Amino acid sequence: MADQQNCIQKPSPDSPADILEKVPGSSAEPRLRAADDTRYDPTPVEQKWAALWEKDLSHYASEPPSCGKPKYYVVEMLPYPSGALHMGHVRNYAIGDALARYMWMNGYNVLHPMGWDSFGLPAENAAIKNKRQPREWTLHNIAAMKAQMMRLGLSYDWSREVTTCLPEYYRWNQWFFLKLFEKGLAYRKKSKVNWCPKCATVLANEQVVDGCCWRHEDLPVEERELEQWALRITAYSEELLQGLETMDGWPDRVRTMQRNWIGRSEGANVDFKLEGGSETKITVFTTRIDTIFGATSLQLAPQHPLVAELVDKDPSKIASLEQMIAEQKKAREEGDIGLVDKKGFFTGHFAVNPFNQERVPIWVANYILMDYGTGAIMSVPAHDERDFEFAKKFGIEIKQVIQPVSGETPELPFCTEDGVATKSGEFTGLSCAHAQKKMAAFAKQHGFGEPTITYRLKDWGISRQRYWGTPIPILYCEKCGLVPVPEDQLPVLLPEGVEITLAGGSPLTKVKEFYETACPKCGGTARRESDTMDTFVDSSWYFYRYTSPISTAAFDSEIANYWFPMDQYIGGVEHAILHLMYSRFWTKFMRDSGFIKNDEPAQRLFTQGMVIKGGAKMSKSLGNVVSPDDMVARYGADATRLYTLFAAPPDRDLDWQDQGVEGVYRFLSRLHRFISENPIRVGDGESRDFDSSALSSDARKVQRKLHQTIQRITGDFQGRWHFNTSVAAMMELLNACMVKQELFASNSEAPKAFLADVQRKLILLLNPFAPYLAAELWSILGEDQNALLRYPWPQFDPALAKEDEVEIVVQFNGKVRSRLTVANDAEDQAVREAALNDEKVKEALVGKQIVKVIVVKNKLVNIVVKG
RNA sequence: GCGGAAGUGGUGAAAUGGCAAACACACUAGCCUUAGGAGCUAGCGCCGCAAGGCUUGCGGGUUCAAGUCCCGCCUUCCGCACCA
Repeated sequence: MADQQNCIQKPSPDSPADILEKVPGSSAEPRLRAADDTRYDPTPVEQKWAALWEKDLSHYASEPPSCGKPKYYVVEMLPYPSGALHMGHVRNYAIGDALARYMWMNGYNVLHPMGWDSFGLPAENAAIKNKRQPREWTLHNIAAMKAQMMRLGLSYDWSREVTTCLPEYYRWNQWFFLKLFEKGLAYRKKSKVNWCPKCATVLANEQVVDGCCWRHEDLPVEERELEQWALRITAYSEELLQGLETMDGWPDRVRTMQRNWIGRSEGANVDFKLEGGSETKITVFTTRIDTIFGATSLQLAPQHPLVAELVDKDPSKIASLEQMIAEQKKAREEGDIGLVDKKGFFTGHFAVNPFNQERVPIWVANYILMDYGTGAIMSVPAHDERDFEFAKKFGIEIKQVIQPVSGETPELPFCTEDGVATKSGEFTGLSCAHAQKKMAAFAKQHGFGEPTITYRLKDWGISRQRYWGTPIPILYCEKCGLVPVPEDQLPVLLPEGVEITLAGGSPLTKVKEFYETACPKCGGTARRESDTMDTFVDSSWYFYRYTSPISTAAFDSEIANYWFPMDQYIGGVEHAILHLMYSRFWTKFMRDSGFIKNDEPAQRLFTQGMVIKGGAKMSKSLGNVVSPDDMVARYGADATRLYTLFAAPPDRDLDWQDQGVEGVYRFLSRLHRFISENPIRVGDGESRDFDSSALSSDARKVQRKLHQTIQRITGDFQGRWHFNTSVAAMMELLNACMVKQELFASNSEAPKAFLADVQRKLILLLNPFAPYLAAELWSILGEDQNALLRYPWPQFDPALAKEDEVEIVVQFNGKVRSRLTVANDAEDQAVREAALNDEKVKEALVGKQIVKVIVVKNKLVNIVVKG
C-alpha cells in the first residue's frame, strides 16, 4: 500500500506527460500516463458519453404502462446525502444497474429510479459545525452525489428523482400521518423512551444497539419519560410475521431476523389476587401455564407499578429496589443484561394461586423485564432454568409438577415440554401441550386469565425532538385540545433560518411564527407540535412516489398498482429490521386504506455484502477508506464498477484490494484494443448472415466459446447473481479471441459477418457491467449509438455451445490413472470399451480384478478394482 | 447460551456428488525497451531432481466417487440474548 503510493509521482506543472482527469471534489492524484502507455484511457470516453446521456434522459426513462412490455421494477435503497458516495454505494448501484440493463435488453419496461433520504441529524450537526443551513448543506450534497452517480453511468430515470426533505415529498408524510391518525394507527403515548444525549432526541427501540445509540455506538442511551407519537405497527404483528412465511424471494437471514424481532410467543395471562381479600391482582404472562401448580413465588420487575405499594415504606426494601434499578440500567448500558447476577427480595406480601389457592410469596427480582409481557411472572423453579437459579440462591421452594413421559425422576430443572403434568389437581396426567390448552381455557372460564399471545415487537415511536425532519401536522389548542392540521392546510412547512443547537429540546419550539399559531377549529391560540418525524417514515414509502411523482397526491394508485410490488429491491443487510420492517408495515397500512393492492413492497430482496479493506469495515479512524472518486479518476467508472462485481460474489463481503482494480482495468484495455484495432463493421448493404457449419476449426472454437459465455452470463443473471463469474467468463472469451487474433485481422479468411457477430455480442454482454466502454465500442463498430440499452440480449444456441470432443478421465477406485478424448455424448458402452482398451489402463490392470465399471457421460470412467 | 452464515493456494476467488484451484491479483523468468509504472510470452497449491505422493479448518460416516451430503468438534463473522 505504502509502496504503491510512493510509486505514484506527484504531478509537476512542467511535465508534458501529465494529462487529464481530476474529478471534482476528489483528493486523488491524477493518474500519470507515460507517453507510450497504450492502455485505454477511460476518462475522455466516459465523460463524452456521460454528457450525451445526461442531455438525453429518455435514453433511460421507463415507458408507460401501456407500452405492452412486461414491467420490471428494480430499486436500490436510496442513500443519505452525506456528501460523497462510498464504495458500498458503488457496489450496491453496480449490482442494480447491471440488473436493470440486463432486463432492459430482455425487453422489459424497466423502472430504475433513485432518490435521497435527505432528512436527518447529520445535516443539523453540519449546521452547527459549519454554520450552514441544513437545507442548503443537504441540497449541495445531493448535487455532488448526483454528479458522482452520473459519472458512474448509472441508468436512473432522473425524471422521478425523490428528495425526501422537500415539501413536495414530506407533505405526503404529513398527509399519511393524518390518515394513520384517523385510523387510530397514530397515537400519543406517554412512555419511557430511549434518549440519546448526543443526538438530543428519542430513539426507536430498533435504533438502540446494545443499550447504545445506533449512531453513537459507545454512548449509552438514557431513559426519559416523554409524550410521544407512536405508530401502531403492532396492529400488524401477526401479518408481518405470517407474511415472512411466503416471502421466498427474501433472504432467509432477513426473514429470520424479522421473525426474531417480532418475537411471537404463545401463552396465557393469569391473574393472581393479593392475599387477604384484596381485589388487587397481579397479572403474569407465561408460556408454561401447565407448570402453574409448581409456582412457588411471583416475581415482579423492579419497575412494576405495584412494587411501590408492596414495599410500603420499608427503607431497606426501597434501598435495594433503587440499587436494583440502577444496576439494571448500568447493565443495559453496558450491554450486559443477561449476564448479571440474579438479585431480589421478598416484599413481605403474598398472592394466591388461582388454580390451587396456595399462597405464594411476592418477590421483586432484577431478571424480570418491565417491558416484556406484563412485567411479572410466576416463578416455577422446577421447570425453568432462571427461576431454578433464583430459587436455589434465595431458598425458595422447588416443586416438581411435570414428569418425563418415561416416568423417570428427572434432574431439575426439567424444562422440556415433552412431559406429563403431575400433582396438578384435575389436570394431572395430561401432556404438557394438552394441559396448556385445558388450563388456559379453565382460567378463562373462571375469569382469572386467558390464552394470550405476546410479541416482542413494540409500537414505533416516531417523535424526534429535532429540526431537520417532517413536522408532525398536529396542533394543541388551549380549548379544543389536540387538533390535526386540516388536509387543505398541508404542507406544514419547516421554517427556514432556524438556529440549531443540540441543547434545550426541540429547535422548533423557539421559532415563534411556527410554534405559535391559531386553532383551525375555534381560532383561539394554539401551539404546533414541535417534534418532527423519524426519518424512517420517509423511507417507508418513497418507492411508491417514484412511480408517479405528481403534485395532487402521494402517488397515483393506478400507476403504483402497475409497478408494484417491486420486482427486486437491493440494499445492505443492516436494514434487515428497521427500514424493511417499517416499509412492510407502511405497505399494509396503505393497502388497508385502499391506496394500493399489494401486500408486500418487494417480491425479491437482495442484500449485498459490505465492502471492507484489510478485513475491517472502511472507516476514517482506520484510515482504510477507498474513495470512489479516486478510483474513477484513475481507472474509470467502468473499471471501478466492474471490480466491485468481480472481486467477490455480490452477497459476500468484498475485501478491497487496490491492485485488483488494475486487473479489471487491464481487461477493459485489452478489450478496447481488441475491437478498436480491428473493428469488424458490417455495412448497410452487407448481410449479417453466415453459415456456422462452414467455419474453420479456429473460428468454431471462438464461436463455441462465445455461446458458452452467453450461456454462463445469462445463467448468472437468472440464478445466483454471481457476477464475479460472469466477468470471469467475459475475460475467458476475450482471451479465447486474442489467442485466435489473426482471425480478426484484416486479411482474415473467416466470414466478416461471423467476426462482426462475435464482436457485437461481446459488447452486448459487456453492457450491463461496463456501459461506457460498451457504448464506445458499439459506436466504433458503427452501430446505432443510442440503441444499445434497448438492443436485445444475445441468445445462445446450445448446439453451437457444445464441444465436439471431450476429455474423459479414467479412474481406478477414484484415482486418475489415464485420460482419453472421445466424442461429445459418446455412448457409455463405447467409452467403457475405449477406457478398457487404453494402454495405460491395461498396464494398471495387471494383477487386478475388475469389480465394477462406472461411466459418467462426458466426465469419467471409474473402474472399481480389487487386488 | 440460542439461531444463522462462512472456513479452499501468498491474495480475491472458482467448482449441477464426477479431473480441486477457472478467472484475476501478487510473484518469478524472458521478450520489447534509455527506462517500466505500458504491452507481450511462459511459469506459478505443497513435498520431490524426477517418477510420484499429498492437499479444500479438525475427526468420523455415507458413496464406485465428497470442497460439495450426514454426524461430532474447532475458529471467525452476523443476528438475538434473563423474552417468562
